[in-house]
Amino acid sequence: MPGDDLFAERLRKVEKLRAEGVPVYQIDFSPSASIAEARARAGGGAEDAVSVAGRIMRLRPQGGAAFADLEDESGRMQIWLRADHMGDAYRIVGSLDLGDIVGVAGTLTKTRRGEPSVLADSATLLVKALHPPPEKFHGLQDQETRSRKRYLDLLSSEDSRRHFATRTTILRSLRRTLDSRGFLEVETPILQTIAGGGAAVPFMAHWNALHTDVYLRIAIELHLKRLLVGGYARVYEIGRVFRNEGLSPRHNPEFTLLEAYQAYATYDDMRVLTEALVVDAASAAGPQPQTDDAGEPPCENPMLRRFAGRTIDLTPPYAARRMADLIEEQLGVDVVDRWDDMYRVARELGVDVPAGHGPGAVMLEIYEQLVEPAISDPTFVLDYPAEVSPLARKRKDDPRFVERFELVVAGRELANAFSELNDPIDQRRRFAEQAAMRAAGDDEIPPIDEDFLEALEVGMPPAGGLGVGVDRLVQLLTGAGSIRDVLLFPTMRPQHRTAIAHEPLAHESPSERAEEG
RNA sequence: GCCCCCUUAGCUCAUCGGUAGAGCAGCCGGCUUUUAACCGGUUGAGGGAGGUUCGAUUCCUCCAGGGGGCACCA
Repeated sequence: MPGDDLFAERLRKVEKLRAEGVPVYQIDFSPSASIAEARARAGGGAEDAVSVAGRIMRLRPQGGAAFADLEDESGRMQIWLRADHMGDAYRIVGSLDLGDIVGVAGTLTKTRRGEPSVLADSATLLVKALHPPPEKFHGLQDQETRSRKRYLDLLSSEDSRRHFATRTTILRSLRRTLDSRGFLEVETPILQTIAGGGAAVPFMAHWNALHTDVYLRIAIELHLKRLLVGGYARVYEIGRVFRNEGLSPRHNPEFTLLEAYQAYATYDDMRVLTEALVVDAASAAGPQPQTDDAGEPPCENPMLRRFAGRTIDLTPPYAARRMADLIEEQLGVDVVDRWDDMYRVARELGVDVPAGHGPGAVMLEIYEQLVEPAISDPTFVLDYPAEVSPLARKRKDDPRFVERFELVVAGRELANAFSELNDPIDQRRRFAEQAAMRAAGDDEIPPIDEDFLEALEVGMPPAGGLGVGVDRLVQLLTGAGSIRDVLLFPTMRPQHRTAIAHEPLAHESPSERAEEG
């Protein structure tokens, strides 16, 4: 109820204004300048007429005059309202609350203290805010509320707005880098009957008209390869994929994946492309704007980023090392030499591996547990075991391995690429091996996608393929410790589960209901 | 799914086995160059449900949400 008191108070003001014939939700107001423009002109000594609009972030009434700090996306500026200047129109001041959106027409000026201001001739209430904004000095601190009600976070924090705008800057950079290399941006289905292209449990949805279940995609890969079969030489998609997994600071059930495929290229070409994508994005994002948690001073070089307590140097070229070599260097074990003895190797190293794995999967386990976390600066880890890479081309010199790399930064996988497998017979055999694992109970292995195999049978040019975890890249470039800090609306648990569970399922669309209603 | 921690007023924070205190916001009043405006007055609260106790916000159990870790995660 106490929260309702504030709400009720503002509703009361709405009623009062309406009774006086003052519109509370205006639609007509065209500011002549953004607040940043107006502020710059006033600061430069201009005294011409101007009109601005924005949200009231601070309000300092003092009897016959009042000062309001108005904020729009461009910035913040003081409005100076004077009774002796506005006459009757000054009454509006009594109706204004923090959070209201107002339009102000007046004259640019500076106060005695030198503050650039708009001396108001008139002030128009454009939107009455019925809820009070977060605390004007400390802002919104509660992490949960910031995520759930992102609008409050954004409206009370310029840092937050800048932070998410940087995400867009990075996304633009990724597109620019690919576009400039002749890649065609495409869009492929999210609703799929088989969610393939990776190993993950998909989300399920129901298609009423066909009385059939469909899945949300877990990867983009198989459709982009179909497009290579169709004759496009370079395609990419930046889009949302969905994986039915738990939440963590590094995982959100829906996340943004960039996948790019290039005909007549290998994973070596993808390495060059990956490096360009990261370096361009880092340049676009610019130097890190602020000190981080560790209190390190900001650095002017956009290639140096503080992240996860480490300083990361993104200056190319990046190291490129074979996984087997990294293991041998750091652990002193030649896993290629002891291939058939891999379980014993794992045991010797203290790596816990579930039974039933082949040597390749065990080797990957060793790498992921003991080697990967220590990698800090960007490193291309080359040549994964074929066993764990069903869609990649095997190495000619050693078919136990495939031409595949992951780009690892700060101990985390940022990108994944391979020379794509385009032998439909080999692909069918490897899918069959995977299918056996699915039959054995691994529900992360998708069923065999016959349509994709048929496409390969038509003939896919040799190609390199690349996937980039865009959210993780944005985390790296913004220093965000949690993936939730780079998603405007991260996935959250519903707050009132029982209420939702009791809600009857609506099988009709809103428009159908409207027609009936 | 498991473990640890957190949840106090609209917001930001205190306190405590003895009935909760402040700042901002709100309300009333004052104030025509302020800017986290100021001055006086004032309303408002311990996530939910149980339990222990003379008495619980505090201790215990369960539930919900959040944070972190693990598991899961190409």
